[in-house]
Amino acid sequence: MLPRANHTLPMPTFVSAFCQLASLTDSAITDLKGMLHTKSYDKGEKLLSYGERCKRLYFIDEGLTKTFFSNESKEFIMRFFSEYALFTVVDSFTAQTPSHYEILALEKTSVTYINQQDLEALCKKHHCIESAFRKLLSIATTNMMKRISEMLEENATERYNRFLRDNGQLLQRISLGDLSCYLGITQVSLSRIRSGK
Amino acid sequence: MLPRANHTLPMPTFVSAFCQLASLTDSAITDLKGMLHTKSYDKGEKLLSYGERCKRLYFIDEGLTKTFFSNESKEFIMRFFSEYALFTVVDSFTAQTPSHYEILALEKTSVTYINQQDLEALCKKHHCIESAFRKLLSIATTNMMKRISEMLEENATERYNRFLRDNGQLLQRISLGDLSCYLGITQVSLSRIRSGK
DNA sequence: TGTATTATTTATCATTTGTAAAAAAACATC
DNA sequence: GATGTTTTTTTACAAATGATAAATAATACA
Repeated sequence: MLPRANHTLPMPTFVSAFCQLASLTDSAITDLKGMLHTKSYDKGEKLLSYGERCKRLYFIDEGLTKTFFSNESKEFIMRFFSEYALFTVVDSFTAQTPSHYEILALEKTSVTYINQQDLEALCKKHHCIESAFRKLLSIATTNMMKRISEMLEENATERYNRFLRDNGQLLQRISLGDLSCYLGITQVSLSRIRSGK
Repeated sequence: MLPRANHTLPMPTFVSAFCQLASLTDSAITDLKGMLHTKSYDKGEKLLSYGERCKRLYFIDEGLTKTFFSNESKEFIMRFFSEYALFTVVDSFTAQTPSHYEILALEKTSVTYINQQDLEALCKKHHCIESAFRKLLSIATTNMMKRISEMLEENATERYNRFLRDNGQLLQRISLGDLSCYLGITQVSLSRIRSGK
């Protein structure tokens, strides 16, 4: 976990993260709070399995997860999510279709979540909640576009260096095997890059 | 343009595309129609330049565009959009920030569009319009995730074959240079793949 | 038609990345 | 501390892709 600049600052929460997306009415905040659940996962536990419908929008209170998919032989990591991230598997969550992706806890992880049906109902009831959720989706799209741009423009060495720059803190918590799956290269290749040859 | 199965079917329009995302009230449809504009671009004209704020959500009535960015030496194509596609540059449009991406007409292209401010106002006024827009964003995210998955899992040959499968019709309308910029390989490499060596 | 321009292919060589197997290092457990 | 397991690195070789330059094909247009 990142050291917080001022420990008197309140810890980010699902609600505070949502409020940052769009300003919410008091009544919306009350209703939102009423729909939240919490859950803990051990290291290695799955939050979502292949083929399952993703029913939850997650906020990580503590811990680290990866969203990934696999073929016969290899694994491919879409993203890591750590403390204070708000995330889901967008396509499965939105359309309630079987997920092509899985979510796994890389550490003991505590989450706060809301169920898809409850969020959908809140969107209907509170326009501001739908606005916040829309904002979240536009941020998600933006992040994905950045990732595509980087994959197009940069080679493996540049992508590794960018990861160090943008996610240096995570490096200590992620195995190099997982990092290579995220970068889209083999672990051997990543090891080569790190050794600077 | 794809031959339409039954030519008595009405042509897709901005409004019909939007209605497919979420059901709109009559009053929302009326307001939406009142905010639409049309414009034509010659082949080679830019719909959006680097650093400009993307102010419009576009629907293509006819023609073909590419969304791309460049560094000193190379160009990278995010996506092609052809008839009946609804699109914008999400980050620039949503946050009204300078765009890292450009949009260029690859053919004479006619669009229907709505201005960001007008859409934002409509989202405020009509909950159903915001729902439709949210749906559009979740589809955009899903498309981006698919693209990332493919870039991670597939090599250049597989990506080319997938493009043929998914966008075969476009192949006739896109230069192989542009296709290589989309696939993330050089034109020489694409030529090699096509020749099957 | 002829010419200029652009797009595509081919050839050659360098670099990057992948594959497979083994070695080394780090970690966990008894 | 000894042992077994997992992670990471190293090595050697193969395959894919990039860079450059030249050849060919397609297109535009005077």
